[in-house]
Amino acid sequence: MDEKIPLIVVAGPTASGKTALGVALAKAVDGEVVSADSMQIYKGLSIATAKPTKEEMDGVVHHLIDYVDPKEPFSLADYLEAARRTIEEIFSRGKIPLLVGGTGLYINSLIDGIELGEGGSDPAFREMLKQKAEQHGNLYLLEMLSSFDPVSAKRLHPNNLGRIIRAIEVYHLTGKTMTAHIEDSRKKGSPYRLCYFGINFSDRQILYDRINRRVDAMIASGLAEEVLDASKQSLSTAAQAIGYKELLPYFSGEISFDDAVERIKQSSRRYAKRQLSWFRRDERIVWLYPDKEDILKKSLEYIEKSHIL
RNA sequence: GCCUCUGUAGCUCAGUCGGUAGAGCAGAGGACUGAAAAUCCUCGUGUCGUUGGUUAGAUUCCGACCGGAGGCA
Repeated sequence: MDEKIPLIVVAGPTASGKTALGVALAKAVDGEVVSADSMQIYKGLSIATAKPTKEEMDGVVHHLIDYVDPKEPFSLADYLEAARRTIEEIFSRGKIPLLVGGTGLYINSLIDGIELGEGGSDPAFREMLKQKAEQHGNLYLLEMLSSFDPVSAKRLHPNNLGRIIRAIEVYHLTGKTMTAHIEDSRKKGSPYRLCYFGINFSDRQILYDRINRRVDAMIASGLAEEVLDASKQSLSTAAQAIGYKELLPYFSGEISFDDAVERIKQSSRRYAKRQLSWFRRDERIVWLYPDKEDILKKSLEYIEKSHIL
């Protein structure tokens, strides 16, 4: 046994049942849940982001939900800092940490021990680059990037302006290229002893049916009221939450209520597809299929066999 | 009952002056290192309603039939 902290990860697309499995596993191994969800981390929009209720938590301690003010911006770097600290703290108390959530970037950055560098970010510099792009076109920035980091420049599509700007910013702030950062991070390997589970269904339609039904249930629970209420304050990135952005055009009279609901379902389905696309490429994931097997039993057996605890 | 319009991809519709067809939306696949529920990339074969006729060749022209919309009675 090495000194790495054991970490059980439950990932998967939205509405796949991550919360329930996370709670069940936490009870079985005497653990606590650390959320890996970029939206549940904000206070408010509880229905829209499908935060676990008190009943669903069933006595299991959950961390990093309702963690930051929705008016404040929150970044991957902030998440990594908070999650790492929380995981260590849980383990130091003799409990097992479980990472549960659907934000692939957060999960992978955490379990692969990604170091973003000490540079932080420079909003003014970003704004300057953005204006340059407007004046001279995105290719201008891409060429600028290419002069010191041709690998990143080749990887990035000209239309993906945000990524181009960040790659330039990284070099500007740290003197090290994005490519070098990525290479350095990959050398280290995971700082955790992992059991990485992913929930999926043998048929995409099962997932989509679950999503559609869950959106209907959210509406019945007062999603519209919650969003209307939240829209009165100015949200930062929390305004990107599915459910929120689709209902705003209804409140301003642009679309009907039924259309808004359909849009929420569609956005959720597309989101689930993107999540699957993210998770599928990770070969460490042990896939669990709730429609054809006992996923709690299978995951517990796997944890036992892997001897991470 | 008669007249007109209409029937092409899951949906809305282009189009082929006769050489078996293409957009948007939907959908699928992928990327992803400080906004990530975000952002970005790639992907279009379908008895051209059915059936006869004309033609070297018809989804395209003509007839009949079936379905849809509107008008006149």
